[in-house]
This record gives sequence, C-alpha cells and structure tokens, in this order.
Amino acid sequence: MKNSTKKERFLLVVLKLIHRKGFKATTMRDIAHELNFEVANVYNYIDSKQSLLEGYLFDIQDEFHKAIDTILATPHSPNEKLRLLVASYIGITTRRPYHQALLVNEWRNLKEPQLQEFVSRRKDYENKMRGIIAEGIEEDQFRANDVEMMAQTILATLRWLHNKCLDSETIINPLEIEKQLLDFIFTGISKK
Amino acid sequence: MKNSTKKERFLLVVLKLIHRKGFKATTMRDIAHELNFEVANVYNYIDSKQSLLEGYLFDIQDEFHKAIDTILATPHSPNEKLRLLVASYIGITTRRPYHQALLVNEWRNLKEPQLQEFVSRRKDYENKMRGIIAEGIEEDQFRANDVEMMAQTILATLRWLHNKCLDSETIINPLEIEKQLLDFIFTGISKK
DNA sequence: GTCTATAATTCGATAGAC
DNA sequence: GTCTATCGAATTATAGAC
Repeated sequence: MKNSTKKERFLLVVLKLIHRKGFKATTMRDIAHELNFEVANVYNYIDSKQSLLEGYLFDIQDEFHKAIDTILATPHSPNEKLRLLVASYIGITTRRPYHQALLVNEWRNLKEPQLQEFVSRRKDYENKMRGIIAEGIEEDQFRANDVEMMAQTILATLRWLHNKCLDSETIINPLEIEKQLLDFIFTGISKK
Repeated sequence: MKNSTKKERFLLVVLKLIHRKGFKATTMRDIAHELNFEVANVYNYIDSKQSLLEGYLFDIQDEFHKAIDTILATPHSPNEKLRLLVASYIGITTRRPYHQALLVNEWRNLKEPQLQEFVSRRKDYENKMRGIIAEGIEEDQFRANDVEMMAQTILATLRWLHNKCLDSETIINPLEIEKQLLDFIFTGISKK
C-alpha cells in the first residue's frame, strides 16, 4: 500500500522549494532541477506555473473553510466557538505548515480572476469570524471593542504560527501552543 | 519653499506602485510608465531595481530601531516600556503605511548580502523586545509564558496594522487604535 | 534629463523524437 | 514519461544622441 501518489510527492517537493525561494523567484528550471529531470517533464505534472500556485492555495483555503463551517454548525457559545476556531487553526497550521506559509506569503501572486475569488473567499472566512465575535459581545462574553479589529488582530496572531512550525528545530507541541495562544487572546499578557 | 525634492516625489510614487503590484511584478517599464517617461530615465534616480528596494526597507527599518532604542534608554518599567513600544510602532505605521507594508511583504525579495543583514537587524529588534518582556516577567508584571511566543504574537498584531491604514476609507485615529490594541495585548478579549 | 535603440539574459511553455 | 531543442516574449540595464 503506498500512501502517496507520484503526483503528491511531486507537489510536496515543489511546495517546499517554492517556500524556500518564493513563488516568483522559483523558475520552472529550478523545479526541474530539484526533481532531477528536465523542464519539459514538469509539464507532465502541471498545466502551468500559475495553476500550480492556484492548486496549493485553494486546497489549503478549503480546509480552513471546512473547519470554520463545522464549528459554526455547533450549538456552542461564542466563547467556546472562538476557542474551537483557534484550536482548529493551530491544528491545520501544524499539520500543513508549508501550505499555510504559502497561503500567507504568496496569495498576492495569483492572477485574475483567481485573485479576486481568493480574496472574496477569505473575506467570507473573516465575516464568519466577525460573526462569532459580534455574537460574543452581544452575549456579554467579549469586551465591546471594534469587531473588525478584534478579528484581524486574532487572525494576525494565528497567521504567524507557521513560522514557528518551520523554524523550530525541535518538534513543536500543538497543545502547548494552543494553551499559550488561547491564554494570550482571551486574557492578554498582564499578570492580573 | 518646497518640502520635498524631486527624488523624494519619485520614491513615493514608485513606492505606491510597488505596493499595488508587488515588487517582483513591478517592472522598470511599469515604473517609467507611471511617471510618464521612458525606462532609461528611471536610472537617473536609482542605480538598480534592487537598490530601490534596499533603500525603502533599510530606511523604515532604521526608524523602528531608533524608536526601540529610545524607549530602552528610558527608566520606565517593563510594562510602561511595552506600552511605549506599541505606541511608537503604531505611530510609525500610521505615518508611513506604504513603507511598513513593503517591510512586511517584500523583505524576502532582498538578495544577499542585504537579505542576511536585514534578517540580522530584525533579530536584534526582536531580541530587544524579548528583553522587555523577560524583564516584565521577572518583575511579576507579565504572565510567565514563552517569551519568544509572546514577542512574536505581539509583533504579529502590530504587523497587520498597515492594512487597516491603507484599506480604511476614512481617516484613521492612531490614538483610538492604540487604545484598542493596548487593551487587547494587555488584557485580551474576555470581558472579565 | 530625456529620448531611441538595443544588448544580454532569463522566463514560461511547446514541438517532436524516442 | 523523458529527453533535446527552441520559440517568443519579457526582463534589467546600458550606449549614445539630443
């Protein structure tokens, strides 16, 4: 039983290469060299350089969307939903840090109409997150601050995580990260 | 009295163009077209496309370093130093959002040896910030969490700000942002 | 400082043989 | 699926006239 196809191995090797060099700076020749074959062969696996990027980004974006939709479908309190959302975000990031790094760093390299579709879908995600926060404020669980800024600030803390996953020399512990991040988001840095 | 030289106006126009299109995607032809003259003329203002990026990045990076060094030289408590640091970060970002956006989004496009110099200097900044946090933990002002994660998480919330400055249709109020962000960083999202 | 013209290189992608 | 060979376009940068 093989647990990954040839194409899946291709995609992972190239993903790491693109992460290292940046999407624009990674040429088809770089990709071919990394796989020890010629440029023309790359086109056995993909249609174009652009479609390669699109594949990575919409794939990981979908995973984030499925996660938030699952959480929204639960009957939990806003407080608990936000905790679940943070936990799911950390889970995806620790499982697929290279995809997440690409999502954060390279989405600007999409071309129309994919760029607009990507931004629109991201906006959907953020709106759902704002919904949770707004609900929490209504129910007096969260402080009544600017909802948009709250959502973006929390997302900013989460969008940094892939760096820790990829830089860290030791195996990281998602549960430990989850604890620390939830602690920070919900009660801040002050001791009391 | 003119308050900006011809070169300064050139740099600002090009900075906004690069912010809009991305550094790699912005060609010398794009720059020339934006300024209504020919490609060769661009080289009257700059030596190369790379040196243009280096100029922007090290300029704004310097401003951040001067700010943190000024704060470190004060006799304030760690708590107060961190508040001042956040305030200064917000100040720089609201004053120079395009530079800050470039700093966050395009530093990867530096080439060696400038890339290494940039990363090294950024590490210096982060170390100084960790110092403030570690001191605050020692003095029992901050919770004893992972210092590195605390620093990076706070930085992540700050590194998002330029988006708000540049996207917002209304004039933003730095003091209002400062209040909200300090509130979040120090006491989190929870009501109580 | 502005232009035309072009050098020198690199890029993504394809044709066609095996 | 893999190769050689190459196309056509785009790139940064420079030369030299005005």
